[in-house]
Amino acid sequence: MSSKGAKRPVKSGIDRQSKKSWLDAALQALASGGVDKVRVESLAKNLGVTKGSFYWHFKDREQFLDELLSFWAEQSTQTVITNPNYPTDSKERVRAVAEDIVRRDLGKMDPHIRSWTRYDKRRGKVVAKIDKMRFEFLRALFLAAGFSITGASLRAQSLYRYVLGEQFISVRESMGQRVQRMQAHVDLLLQE
Amino acid sequence: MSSKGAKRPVKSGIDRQSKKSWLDAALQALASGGVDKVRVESLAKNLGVTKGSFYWHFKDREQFLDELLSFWAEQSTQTVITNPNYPTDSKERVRAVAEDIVRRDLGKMDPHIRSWTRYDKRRGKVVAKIDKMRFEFLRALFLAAGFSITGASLRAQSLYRYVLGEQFISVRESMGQRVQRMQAHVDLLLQE
DNA sequence: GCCCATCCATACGTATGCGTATGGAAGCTA
DNA sequence: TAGCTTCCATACGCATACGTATGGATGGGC
Repeated sequence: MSSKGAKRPVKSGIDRQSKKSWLDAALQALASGGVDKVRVESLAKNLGVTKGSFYWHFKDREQFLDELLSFWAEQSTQTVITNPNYPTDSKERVRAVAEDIVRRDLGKMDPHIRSWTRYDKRRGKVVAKIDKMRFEFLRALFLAAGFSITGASLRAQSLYRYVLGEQFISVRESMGQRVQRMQAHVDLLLQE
Repeated sequence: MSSKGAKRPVKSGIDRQSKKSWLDAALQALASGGVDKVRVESLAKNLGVTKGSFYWHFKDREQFLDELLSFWAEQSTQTVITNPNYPTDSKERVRAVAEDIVRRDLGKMDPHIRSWTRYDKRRGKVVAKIDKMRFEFLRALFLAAGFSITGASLRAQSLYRYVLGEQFISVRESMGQRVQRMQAHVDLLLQE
């Protein structure tokens, strides 16, 4: 898996840690203004090291960006799967998940990720896989709430698009407003 | 308005034309991969001229990007206001507008625009204004369809987020599927 | 204590891209 | 035709950023 691991078994404790610190910094840079803010020397400065470190851990920027995308994908699925204890009532569960998404500001990375990967076929596939997973997660919620496959799919697609769209609205609103609006939308999806 | 117009009245026929050609090329570059694809020398190459032309028409890249954003905003509102003849029946009208948005792929620029302007306070305001206009346009449709202010607002917000979100889904689907799904969503919003 | 692997610093070469300075071609005007 | 304006080409300086070459420091294993 690791390109550097070809030499020896490698203890790789500090290795992964240091790689992760680069990726963490990169994710933060990405969130701050898109992929063109992810610069090797800039990240090095933030981490208090030099490029020497970077090019020991990674082949080049392209491969690093690949790992960054995987890193984001991994974290994206983690936050979905390792969710806190949501209510057991199926409809309340949908509401809770929706509110959680807004409150914890999940998906704040999505505009940059998608602007970046949109015309990159290979990387687009990674994002498509995440989209698929998220959709299926949401659909399961609506299925549990008693909707048919078709109805649940439709509602999951609607909700997912709402969530994504929410990230791109430039009009500034309070968290309370956003949560309230999201709940109203969910109620609309849950009725019938 | 024009920074170069300080010298003389200026006939400015070719002026505006040439400026527009730069902006057109820039918009295309923006659509092809975000704002970091909007490069002076790159655009010059596409246009078959040199930087000399650019720096005669524009002060620098920053001011050019401002004009580019205004250019996009203008086109964004134009395509909303100068819409074709939609049906008169209010509910059919909503459906037609929604379908039109998907079919004509309006908003394909939005991911890049928003990834670009998200943490730029000044430019974010321009985008916010567009969001507001689009929302009010959609809300008027639902108001005409007989919903209350609250109900129409909610539905307009839902529809707008859906439309924006649609642009960011990486899963590739046929136009037919997308239109059909959008219609199903609109029907959900229109019932009740 | 020696050797080697790990990890990073330093220094350099090169490409890209912004902005400027200057010259020049084309066209209008008097 | 002289002169002015408009519009663009050419050439340069400079900053940024990638990638490489090389050396150095640290620590574990024998």
